[in-house]
Amino acid sequence: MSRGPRANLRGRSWGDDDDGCNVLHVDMDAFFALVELARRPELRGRPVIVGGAERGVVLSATYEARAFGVRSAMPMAAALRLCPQAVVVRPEHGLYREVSHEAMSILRDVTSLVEQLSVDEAFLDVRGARRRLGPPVVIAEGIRERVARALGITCSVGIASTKFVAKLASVHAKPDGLLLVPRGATIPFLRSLPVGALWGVGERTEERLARYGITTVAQLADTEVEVLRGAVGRSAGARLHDLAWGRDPRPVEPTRIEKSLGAESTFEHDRTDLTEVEARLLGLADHVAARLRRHGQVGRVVALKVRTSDFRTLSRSRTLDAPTDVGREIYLAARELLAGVDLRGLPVRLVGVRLEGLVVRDGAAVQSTLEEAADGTVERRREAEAAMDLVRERFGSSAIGPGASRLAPRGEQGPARSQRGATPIVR
DNA sequence: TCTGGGGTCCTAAAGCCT
DNA sequence: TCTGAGGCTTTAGGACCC
Repeated sequence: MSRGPRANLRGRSWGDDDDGCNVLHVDMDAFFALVELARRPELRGRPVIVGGAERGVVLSATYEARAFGVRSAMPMAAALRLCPQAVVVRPEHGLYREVSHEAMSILRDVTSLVEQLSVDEAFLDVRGARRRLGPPVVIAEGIRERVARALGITCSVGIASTKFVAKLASVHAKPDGLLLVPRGATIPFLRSLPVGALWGVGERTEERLARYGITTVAQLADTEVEVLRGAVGRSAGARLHDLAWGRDPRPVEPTRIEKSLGAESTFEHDRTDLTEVEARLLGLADHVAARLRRHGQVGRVVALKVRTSDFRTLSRSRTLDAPTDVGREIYLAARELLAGVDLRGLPVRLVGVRLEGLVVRDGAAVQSTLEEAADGTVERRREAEAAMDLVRERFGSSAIGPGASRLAPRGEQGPARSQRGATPIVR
């Protein structure tokens, strides 16, 4: 039983027996918006929206803006209709990364078992920290105080026996609160929620379940698994049923291996000229490759994403003969994929490229053919790009740009690279 | 209303291999 | 040699999360 501070509990209390409740979910409140307020205190108390330019969406909004119905991921134009007096701030991702890094260091002072989920949230397994720091509620309050003092922003913490319930608890604690869901209260807590609260139930799945008369977690829990499987698919059906009964055996995993890495970009105005799309693709491929090299990873599957003006999203992918971290190889594969896409004559709104099937570069077979190994083209190219990384690191990202489109205009790089039976790409 | 960018996971179809 | 079954991989797309 915890005797920790309870001043910030919001809404209903589910009890204070913390036996077996070793998982904390820490979630920064309105993260980007509050980081902006921390450095611009004159904005405090005003509705503030952090978001992109013309075609942007709301990335984050202060609670003053949320009171007008502004929500994240909402188109900026719609948000401003709801709250025309809002102060709009352009996002500064570098700053958010820095603040995030500091917040995560605070969490890692508590325990090494920290699983970062995104820039503004993390799970902690505090089993081993209890003797040193006290019961979970005391640990959570300590975290909240330290984050507020050091960073000038608030966070909310959920405490439970599983990751999923801890996460739901932090949602219920928001803003600037703390909620413990004792192990014994897990089922009643879950049963009090709408089905959309379950991890993995978005708009579509919610609609589908509603057709079966399922709108609450309680109803879902009381439905046969086979019925759920029929409604939302084999895997999702079983998973949702487990979650509804509080079954979530996933441990807190401090080291998660990334499975893909990509970049995408929306044009300010839709593009009909494919050479402009290719130029953007080149920059993205270069960016992705630089990030891969920084992470010491290589990827084997190049995936292209194209969104046309009607908001239809098309994807194409190709498995390379060997994994790569060379921007030029990624670009050439993506460009070929783009050439094979039927755009139905529509202009392009967005283009993106992603590398999948990532492995650590050391030890990966990055040379694909004897020819390539012999003539060293790819390796030379890689060295050149790595040298560009150093220039950028030293003089900034704008110091040097990708040059592949100039080096090899369309159709000048020889035959298309087949999926198997590699044709080395030579410039 | 008019929809970003970074990811993960799942499903289904088709091809390949044994 | 032909055929079919079943498993694995690749590819495309959808849904979801923050």
